[in-house]
Amino acid sequence: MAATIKQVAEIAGVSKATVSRVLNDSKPVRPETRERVLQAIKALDFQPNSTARSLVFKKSRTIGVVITDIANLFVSVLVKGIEKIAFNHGYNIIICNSHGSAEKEIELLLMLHNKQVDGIVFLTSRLKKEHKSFLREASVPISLVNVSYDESNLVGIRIDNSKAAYDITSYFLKKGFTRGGMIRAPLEDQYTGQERFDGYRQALQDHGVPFNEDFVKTGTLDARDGYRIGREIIKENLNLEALFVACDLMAFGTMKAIFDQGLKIPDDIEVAGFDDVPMSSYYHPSLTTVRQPIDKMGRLAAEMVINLIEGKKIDQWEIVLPHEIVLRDSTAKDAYKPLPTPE
Amino acid sequence: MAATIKQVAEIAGVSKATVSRVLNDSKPVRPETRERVLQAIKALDFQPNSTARSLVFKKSRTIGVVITDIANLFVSVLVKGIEKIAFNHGYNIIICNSHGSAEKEIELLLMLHNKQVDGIVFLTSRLKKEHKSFLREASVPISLVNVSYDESNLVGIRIDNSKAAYDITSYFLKKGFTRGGMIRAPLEDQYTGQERFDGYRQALQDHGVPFNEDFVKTGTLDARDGYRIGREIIKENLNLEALFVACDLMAFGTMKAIFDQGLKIPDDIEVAGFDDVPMSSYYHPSLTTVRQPIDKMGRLAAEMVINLIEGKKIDQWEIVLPHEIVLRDSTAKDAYKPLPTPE
DNA sequence: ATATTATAGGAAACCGGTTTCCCCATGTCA
DNA sequence: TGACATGGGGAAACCGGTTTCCTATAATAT
Repeated sequence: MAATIKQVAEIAGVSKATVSRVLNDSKPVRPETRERVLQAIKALDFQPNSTARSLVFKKSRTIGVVITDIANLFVSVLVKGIEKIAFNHGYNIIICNSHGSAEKEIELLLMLHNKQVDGIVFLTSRLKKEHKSFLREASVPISLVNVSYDESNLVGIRIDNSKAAYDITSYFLKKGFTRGGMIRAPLEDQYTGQERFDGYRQALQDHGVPFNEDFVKTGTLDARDGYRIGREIIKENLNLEALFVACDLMAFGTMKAIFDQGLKIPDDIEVAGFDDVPMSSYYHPSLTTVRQPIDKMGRLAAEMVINLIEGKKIDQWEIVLPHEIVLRDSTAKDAYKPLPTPE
Repeated sequence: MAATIKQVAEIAGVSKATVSRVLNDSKPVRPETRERVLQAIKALDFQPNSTARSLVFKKSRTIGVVITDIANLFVSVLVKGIEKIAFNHGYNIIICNSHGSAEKEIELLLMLHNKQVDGIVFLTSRLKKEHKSFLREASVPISLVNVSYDESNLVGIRIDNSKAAYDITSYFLKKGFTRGGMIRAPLEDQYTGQERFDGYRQALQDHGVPFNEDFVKTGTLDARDGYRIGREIIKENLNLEALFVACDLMAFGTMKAIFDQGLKIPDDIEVAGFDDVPMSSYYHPSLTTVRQPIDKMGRLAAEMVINLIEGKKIDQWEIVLPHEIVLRDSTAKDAYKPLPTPE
């Protein structure tokens, strides 16, 4: 059984208050007394009970993280960034998978809030009424990833998704392609999902290429669904020159389906993804994609929420990080460019 | 500011004790009193402070999870399984990345222990003295994943790694290959790393194929290092017929390097991995590998630790789950077998 | 030498719950 | 009608820390 401060006090022959003072050196303690206390602490291998401290301080040094699915590569890289910063600041993270269900998201947010987390990092792609009312009334700081929503005590971290989608689409259009399709996220995804689609459409329009709704499919952002849609696309004989897939993971599935139908990438069809997960350089062919600074997003999300927890002044409540088009082999029809050796 | 039980008691005109009784119906309360209390609870939107409850109950309903790296696919799938079960039982998980450093592992284990987690799931591939002394003295139940170590209050979840490596190596040997290499985990990996290597060697020996140490390379289980080693292998002109890579993620890097050197898989060299992460079916070519029931391992690890927390009797302290050789295109030199459509 | 000020450290209150202990008001039985 | 069991609910102790408040002693000033 773990030792308590009372036991330490007893064997050191002092009061609990003195032990506490030694632990936190919150008030001066005579060196010889301090020594006795330290001896006692060592003898009992005493560690202060952090639950009791949390109760007094009303701080748990814990950050709640609500994500869609930890097994998704984008998410796990993000969480890694969050954890790194949190740990460096002495915080732990509690992670909860919502599996994309809005009801579960709400449930998790309330649960974390009730569990006395000091702050929350919330990754989502849509905000329903219940989300908004939670965000409005929450008494802890929150970092919202991928969503822009203006509310006090909220910081937003994201990239410009519609511009990013516009850029990658334009890359295809500049090659002269007129039959470029897209696999988009489900319609409920009001933010990233919708924005990327908007960017795609806008690019078509600005380049004077008519929008063809047959060229657009909707998938659930995982490899399995990417595969399903990839097969569909090939079977429908749409003769696409290029395909922009809203997420790398799904793109892998789609490419696999294309290969399984006997076509070649990029020779028969060029493919681009979105995210630049680590795997994208190692797929064969390596995947052209839109790089989000995922690690940085995670770190910033954690840093911001910690700053808010610790009462620091925030001057920027919405952070839009730069994206980057990373050209690789999946769109290199003309010249085969081998992957630059990862350092 | 969140309401307290005292405020509820006041506006309901009862004592704190009565409110507590209503909340937990631990003792009968007159219906009309209960009603008044419930009204007050609703009026104040009162939620009992879980830190205070934890202090009384000496239970935090939290499980600590120490892993190497959440961005590793094997790990994130494992964690997903853990989280699922934990959530179903009303537990939260705190995750901590050790980045494979033994010192950090110890630090994290102690920290979690001190943070009053009710149990720990620990994924590691080696146990140093300090680990063992922690495991011996910890006052909370622990699930050890991937390691077999006999100690009270410890449950082990793993597959038979050496048999699994033996099986996949034998698959190559039965094809008549005599030049089959392996990329193994670092030497510090006493468990999974060493065991998989032992299985490889044993298979060679049992099939009368001499062991060639030039055919064995060591890598850090990530795609980047897999790439580095892949290049090395090709440059060394070892003329390997097959390559068994100790982890799928690393295998992807290795395959990429092989392609970048202008060789073909499986035509020029066959490759097999280990783990069967979801990505393995979607790589091109799909990867032959040893399937570990990762999700199940995570779920069992959580389930076991929860059973222990809740005082249930455990009859099996060491669980060795079955593995399975999954043959796919990366070893299908002879016949091209398209990927069976994922349902 | 006396008055004043620091300093060390103890007692007790507090954080927000749960639970034991006890009392009071009923209801039941003889 | 008196003795006794029963159920409801309040006061207080408790979980394990931190902090305020206060006192006794030592140090400094006059």
